Amino acid sequence: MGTADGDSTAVGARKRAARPRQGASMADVARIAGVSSQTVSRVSNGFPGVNEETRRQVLAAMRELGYRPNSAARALRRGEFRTLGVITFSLSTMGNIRTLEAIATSAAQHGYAVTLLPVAVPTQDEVNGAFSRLGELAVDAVIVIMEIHLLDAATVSLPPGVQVVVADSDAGDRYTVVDTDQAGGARDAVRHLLDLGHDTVWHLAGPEDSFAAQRRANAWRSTLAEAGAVPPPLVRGDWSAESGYRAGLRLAEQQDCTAVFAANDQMALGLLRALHERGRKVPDDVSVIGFDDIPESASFLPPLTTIHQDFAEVGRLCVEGVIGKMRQDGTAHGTTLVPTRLVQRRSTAPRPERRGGQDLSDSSVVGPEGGLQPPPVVER
Amino acid sequence: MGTADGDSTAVGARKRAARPRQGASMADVARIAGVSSQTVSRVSNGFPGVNEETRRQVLAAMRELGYRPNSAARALRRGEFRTLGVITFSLSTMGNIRTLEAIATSAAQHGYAVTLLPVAVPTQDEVNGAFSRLGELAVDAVIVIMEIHLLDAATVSLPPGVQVVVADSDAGDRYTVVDTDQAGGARDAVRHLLDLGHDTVWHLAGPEDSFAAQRRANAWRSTLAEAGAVPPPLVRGDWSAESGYRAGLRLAEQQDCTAVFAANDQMALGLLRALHERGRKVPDDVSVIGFDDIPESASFLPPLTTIHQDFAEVGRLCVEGVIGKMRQDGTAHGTTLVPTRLVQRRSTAPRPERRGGQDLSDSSVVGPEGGLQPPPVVER
DNA sequence: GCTCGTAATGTTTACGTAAACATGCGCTGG
DNA sequence: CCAGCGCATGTTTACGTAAACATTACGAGC
Repeated sequence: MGTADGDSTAVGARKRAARPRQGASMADVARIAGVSSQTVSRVSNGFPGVNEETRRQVLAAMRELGYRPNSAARALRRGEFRTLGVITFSLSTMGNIRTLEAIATSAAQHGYAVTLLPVAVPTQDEVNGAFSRLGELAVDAVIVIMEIHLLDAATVSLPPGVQVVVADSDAGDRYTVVDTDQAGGARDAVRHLLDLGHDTVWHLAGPEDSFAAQRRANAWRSTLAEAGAVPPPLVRGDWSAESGYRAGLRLAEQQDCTAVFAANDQMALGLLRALHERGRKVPDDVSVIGFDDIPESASFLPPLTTIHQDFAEVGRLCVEGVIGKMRQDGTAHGTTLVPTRLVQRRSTAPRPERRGGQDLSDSSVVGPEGGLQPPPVVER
Repeated sequence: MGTADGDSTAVGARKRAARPRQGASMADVARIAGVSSQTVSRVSNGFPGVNEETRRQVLAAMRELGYRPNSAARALRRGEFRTLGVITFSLSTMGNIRTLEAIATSAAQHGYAVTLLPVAVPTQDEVNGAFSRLGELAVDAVIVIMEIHLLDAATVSLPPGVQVVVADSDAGDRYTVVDTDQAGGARDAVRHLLDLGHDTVWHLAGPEDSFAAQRRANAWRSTLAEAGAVPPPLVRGDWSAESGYRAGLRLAEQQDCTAVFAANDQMALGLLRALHERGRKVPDDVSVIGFDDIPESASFLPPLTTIHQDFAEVGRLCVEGVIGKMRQDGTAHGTTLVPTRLVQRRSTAPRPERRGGQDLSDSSVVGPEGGLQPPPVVER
């Protein structure tokens, strides 16, 4: 009879499968240890006022039963989840990933878990969807890693009490923002090339709708202007190595182009390939500098001089910022900039004309020493 | 008197800051809508048995109050969190990241959130730590993206009822595993080079303690053996482009080395640089094939022929596997292999001797058509 | 006209935890 | 010698939700 009724058995099985996870509760531990559940709670949370002997008994009972605090009950009681939500576009760019990783690590150190909210495609609908899902999600605060303009137009309001910090973006008066010092990095890149004697610097920019790309391009233009150099027409890419390659084919035709600042390392990679294919030697004929310092860039042909971004620091500051805001109902919005640093490898060299007509392959001239204000990292 | 006591005021403020997140509860909605909270619950969960008119009123009240279900209470009541935990080493490899992304996307589609559990360094202590933190975490199931041997030695037992699926690893009899068909991919890579006429194929392997590296190396060896080729000494790297470069400097000395299978694209990148620096032309003198098909590999010098891994599929299968196991108390362990595919670009070519002494740069010979069983993707 | 079934809604209860408050006990000081 | 204090521990309660059970109301069938 016990197994006769197929239907009810199936229901029973489903029930059993759905609910065996709840192992022991505080009450169970309390019973074994011969104390009240409140004492178990005190031990569990490391509160004072528990006799050492009692504490040992409770801990023993916990071990025996394999007790794990139920985080749902805990969250319900405390009113907080100890969880941070991270909204990000598909983890396509290295920068986002490294930032995310730093966020996760830093959050763990602060006793917070991290919940991922991927946005498949960067459309307004998707972003709105992510924000409304957020409402039901067990998160105390949110870190957004994305270009802000989509966020601005988001029609869904955040749940009350949920703090937000935005990484890698702009608009510091509306949200708290942590970002790499895009402008500073771009300025250093352009100055580095100018200091090497190049008359001007071409720019292979990122896509128009990216704030980061915009700010790098603006800094490029203004640094050239400050130096009295004539800005060449801007060349547009889309961050991908492939787009860098296509742009590079065009740049290779420009005989007066001796120095290029690529807005990221991937595009620089494609650029290097195009220049190589067209017989323009790097750095002898053309100097190339990138941005990001992805791990592979040290192995490009030639190893890429680039602007290093400290994504780990960005992530860390995001977490500390958002936790800080939670602690003291922070409402002040502002922007924190994380400095970059120039990593000098072998894709940049003095302007060709200066080095005379002979093909002097004196390698010491490759690493120029003079003219740089902040001491750059050479190789690594 | 109300504001006289500074201390109590401070406490009050802290309380207010710590607990305003709980907006409206079901009871609040119920009061506004003039129904019981149970009816609100029914509407909230889309259950039947609610009059259409009543439902509209409740929904209106929800909107008015900005009601959001409290996921902690919900989880406590239901006994499940609708959350998946993902344990992974620092997101250093592209494969892990892409897998993670696919997991997050797929989980969202199934109504699950994803919580990240980063393990800073791959030591036993760290892994144990992650697993014990897991116990307190609000997760129903876990996906582990890591080499399993550390998992094997993990002393911390998983909370009961928490299902596990392992990605990118081995040991299918102990856990449910989803992995790329490492062996198949490696076999295709080696066969591709043999079919091009190379006498044998060198292998630039990943680190010894990686199962993926082991399996690729084993498949390399056995494929050579099947073909009656003599396996050259194995060259060891550590996945990084830098290690590929160092290995490449050594390989460049081997005049009989005409074909190299690198265990990942990063090492292939370093290898290309070393060969270039030592004047060994790719693919004219040496053919190089990679593994992974990272986005940049199409822009290497030359564009890299490689084995494409479908990380998205791996992630998707992980999620579906783990959810399936939860649904029907699955205990059967097994391994699901995701097939790879050969992406033919320009870093592989027929063996030099076959092409005669003259430096014939006929490009049509670069893309060999014959001899491959599975139709490879050419370029992309 | 009464019972019965069904649809719509309400009431009670329990999930596991932890704050708030209550109890008991031993010791100190006047 | 006992008021009073402080420590260790116990009891009550509430967090928001949803299952289980209870209660209406109304119409069909006899």
